[in-house]
Amino acid sequence: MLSVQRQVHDAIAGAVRRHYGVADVPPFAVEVPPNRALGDLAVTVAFQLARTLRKAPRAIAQELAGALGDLPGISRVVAAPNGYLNLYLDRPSFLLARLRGDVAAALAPLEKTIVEHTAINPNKAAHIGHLRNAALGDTLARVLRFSGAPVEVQNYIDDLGVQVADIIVGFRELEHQTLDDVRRIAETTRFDYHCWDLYSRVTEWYEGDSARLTVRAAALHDLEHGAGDTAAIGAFIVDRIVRAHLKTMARLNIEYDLLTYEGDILRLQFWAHAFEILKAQGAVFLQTEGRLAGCWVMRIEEDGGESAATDESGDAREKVIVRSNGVVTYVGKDIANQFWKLGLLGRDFRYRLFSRQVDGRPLWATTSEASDPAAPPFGHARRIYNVIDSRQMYLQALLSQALRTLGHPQEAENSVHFSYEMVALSHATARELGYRIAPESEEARKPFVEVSGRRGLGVKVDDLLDLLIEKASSEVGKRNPEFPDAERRRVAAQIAVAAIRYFMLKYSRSKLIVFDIEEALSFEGETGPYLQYAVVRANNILLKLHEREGLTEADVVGALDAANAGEIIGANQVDQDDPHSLWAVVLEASRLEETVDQVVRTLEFSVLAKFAFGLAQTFNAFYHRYSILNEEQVEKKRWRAAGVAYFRAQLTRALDLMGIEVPSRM
RNA sequence: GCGCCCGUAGCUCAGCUGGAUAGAGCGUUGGCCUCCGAAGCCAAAGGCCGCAGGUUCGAAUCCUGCCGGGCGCGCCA
Repeated sequence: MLSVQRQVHDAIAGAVRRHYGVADVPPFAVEVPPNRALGDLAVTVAFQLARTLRKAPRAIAQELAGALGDLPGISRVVAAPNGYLNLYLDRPSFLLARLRGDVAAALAPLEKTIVEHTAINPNKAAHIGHLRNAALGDTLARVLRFSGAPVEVQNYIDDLGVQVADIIVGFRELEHQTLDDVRRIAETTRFDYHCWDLYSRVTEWYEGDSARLTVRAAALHDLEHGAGDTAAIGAFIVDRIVRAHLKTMARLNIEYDLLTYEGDILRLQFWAHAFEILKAQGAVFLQTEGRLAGCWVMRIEEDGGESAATDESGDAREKVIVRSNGVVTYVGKDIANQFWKLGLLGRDFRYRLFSRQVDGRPLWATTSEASDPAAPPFGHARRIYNVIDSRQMYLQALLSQALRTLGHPQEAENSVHFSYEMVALSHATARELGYRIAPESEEARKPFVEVSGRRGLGVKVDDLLDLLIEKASSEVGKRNPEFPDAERRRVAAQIAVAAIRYFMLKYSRSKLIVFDIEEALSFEGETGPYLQYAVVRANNILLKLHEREGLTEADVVGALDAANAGEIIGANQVDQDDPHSLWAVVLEASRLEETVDQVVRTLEFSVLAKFAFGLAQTFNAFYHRYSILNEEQVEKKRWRAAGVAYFRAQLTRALDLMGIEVPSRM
């Protein structure tokens, strides 16, 4: 069964063709009116036709209202004086169809989709900047799965990068420690936190004498060549930190399918292979003159691909892919990775089982050793999303450009840079973290303080979660003194996750988030816990209905009688268009599916967040006006209970898309 | 200099492919727990939607220019 909107649209388009003999009906919207008094759906077709028909919208609307006849699922059509067509749904059958599962969402074609997110440098603990990335990426994967796509979630691990080299330098040069020492530290400390502090000390150490950067270069070289202690220490650190990141993310209900290691891209000659392809197609060339002489470079095109971009001096801009010393840059390695994801490289990784995640889902990792024969197929995606902040726009554009140059325009089109703005700190929060800013400095005049892993300035994800859990735990304890400790902790953790994940999703992705602890710690108003609370209330009602009267949800639905549907129609109310009525809750709840469609189309999760919040608000208002358990008239009570059941189901699904669980009680 | 993003209520933000009186949270003020849980509900106050043009029957929304702020433009990643 198609959505009501679709049916209405097609029926009206048909009526326009018949009544006016218009072959091409102009596009028109079936939208939601601004308030209940204007019906359940509104159609703008009369405005679109006004010009071609040379008639007032009002007259057209009136003629159409008369010509439409019976529409499926619609009980009444009204032509508004201003030209809108306002439609009233057949409310009882609308709710019944949904409760009985007769309305199936139209699924998108099954395109294998890869979402890459998180990709934190494995040399320190995760901070809130990383959290925004992971929360967006995980929600993207959930939303795509909801709409029917098979999704593979990848987490890219830059195990051979400068940041890893830096932390190795920290252990060796600053702490004079060996691999065994590092192992011991990992066993006896909070290792990711230890590295967090050490990393900022290394940064200071470099700043103390720029000659020390040669130490970094040497470490990086050894790391890339798998040489000696450096490589061994690096591998150990990376493994420990990656596991710490995974543990942190698991607390937030974020899981992955595959860890892609940069080291394997090198060892398995992915880059060498991609390089051959790039050279053969002329996508890269050896620069022989100027400051980039000796480098293999890629010309940077304007977004249309027509004219070449130029720099300040008017020269064509070129991006170095292979340095004059023969070492490939990050961009080169990433091009190879993207080719592989799309099945264009002609090579594959080998795979090992890395761990089992909380719900038993296996986590695989790439390897250069023998492959586990049990590994499922990875890669070969039709569509890929790279969740990376907007600062990397240029590099992402280069990847698309490379695909186009190599004759893969479709793949370029299907490679999406899921871009979002960064997370910064409010001055108050930076101060709370012990960061001092000189009063008259340039930094003090800025509206925010930039997070910097390099300087050790940022809110660690685990610290934030711990704070939230502590606060939630005390709130839960106040309201539920009978809870055993374990239950209180479990619920507090669910509330903390809801608070932080909702906070990360409620802003549109083009908005820079100025993170403020005080604000993030709130459980009231537009927050995750508010949403959970609404569902918990609905759960309690249905639970009590079962306890007191032995009625299950199926019993309630089964006993609904359309002949006695006055409650949902609104016939019993003084104001039939009460914006806080049962019907308002049901209609709003039914908009989840179209909201998800919109989210997939726009990749904007604030839409989903606002929808869920608005739905919870509508329910709360209804809840305060109408009693359910204490309603004496049995038909009213049944319809209300049925509406509550539908609301609960829909908001629970919406929360699940945001990675938020519903506590038993809170 | 070039590119991208932001500018809507005191603060933080929604406003979908243009459409009906511009919305929410926080904060402020005032109400509501013998009744399904007050992490809640109701009400009030608060807005030349940065500015100026343009397109349109209709612009917070689309186009152009300007102003203010942020980010990016490396043989770093």
